[in-house]
Amino acid sequence: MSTKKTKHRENRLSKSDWLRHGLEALKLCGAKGLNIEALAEHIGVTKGSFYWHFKDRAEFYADLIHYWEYDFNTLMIREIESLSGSADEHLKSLMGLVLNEELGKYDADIRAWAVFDDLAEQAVARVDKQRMGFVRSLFEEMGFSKKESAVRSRIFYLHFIGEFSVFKDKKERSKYLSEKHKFFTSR
Amino acid sequence: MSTKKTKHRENRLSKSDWLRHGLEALKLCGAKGLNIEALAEHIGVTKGSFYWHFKDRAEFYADLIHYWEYDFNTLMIREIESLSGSADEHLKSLMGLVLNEELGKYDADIRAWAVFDDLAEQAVARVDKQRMGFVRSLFEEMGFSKKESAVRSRIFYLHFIGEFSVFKDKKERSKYLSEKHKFFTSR
DNA sequence: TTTTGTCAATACTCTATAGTATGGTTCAAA
DNA sequence: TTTGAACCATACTATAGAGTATTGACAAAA
Repeated sequence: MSTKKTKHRENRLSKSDWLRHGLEALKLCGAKGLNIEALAEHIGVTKGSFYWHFKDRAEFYADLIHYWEYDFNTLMIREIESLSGSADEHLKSLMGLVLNEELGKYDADIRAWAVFDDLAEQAVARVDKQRMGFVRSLFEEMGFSKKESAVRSRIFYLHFIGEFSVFKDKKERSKYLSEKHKFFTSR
Repeated sequence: MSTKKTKHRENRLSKSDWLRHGLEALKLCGAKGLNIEALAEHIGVTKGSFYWHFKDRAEFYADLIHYWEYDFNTLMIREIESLSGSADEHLKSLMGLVLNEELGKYDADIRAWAVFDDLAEQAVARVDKQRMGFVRSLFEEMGFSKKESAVRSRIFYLHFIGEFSVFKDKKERSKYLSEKHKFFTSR
């Protein structure tokens, strides 16, 4: 019988493996999912692995937040900025990308977590500011006044936060996409 | 010395006292604030009181959700419905009431909690449905088509969810109120 | 072949908190 | 004045989960 007590090299975990699974657990079970033993069991290892990669839970949380902030936001905005086309088309792309499976996948969960975790709260605040600024610049580029852009971008962005908070599945969130676009860009 | 071991009658607690303090604790400390001993200490009693009023934590949670759902939503909508005036004016009143200190005070916190609590999630879903239906009827009353009303009420409501999720203080949430109203009601 | 670095398993300790058992205090009614 | 209901304190038990110490298995380098 194979009483292998340790994994082969190729099956071993890295820091980012733990982080990926961490986000997934957060999504599935909320903050409760971030307890170390449950997480380890779900991955198929024991705590011994966790404490080799991370000093303690606090460090894991901090890394988790940074991982999300960078990979799911900074990179997303860069991707959109690199697209060619008018501001109007950028707005359309933005809606599509945000509703895409990958981007914004953990937004609602991180945001819920941030309500009672200071580090997460700060990260979410940075992300919100960055995104809202970006959307605002799109509206200004479309020719709306400073004030009008401020109002529309705010409603636009916050309404997406609401979509992610209220609705769970992609199909429901994607409702009225073209109507919304018309509503936000008409004068 | 006053080694009073038990409270006088007028200082004793009722179920709803615990519920009020529960919502307050949820707001202050998130889900962590809903642990029984901490809550008891904050109120100034011990667990003995808690387990007199509630069978266990689950029952307390269920009561808490019901308390919020009824007192902060059903009653709110009734209040608005009872106001005289046009649908347009109702929408204005609605924005004011929601941003008011009392109503919607615990919305963001309950919603954050609902991410990993099934009962809370169901309650929030009911509330969302009720509110969105109400707002939608307002837009229809203003003369917008069924579809246009669906789109506008959805954006309107979800954007408020976003406001409560992203911004903490009343002043920030109340920004651009009249501009928003114009944006949502113009054709 | 031996050594060394990397990752994980095992077996603990310790703390926080849910829940229980029981008795004590207050007040009103009989 | 006694009784009993309502409410709370105290002192427990039980368990979940964080963190530690130690040992063990693997693979590459020496």
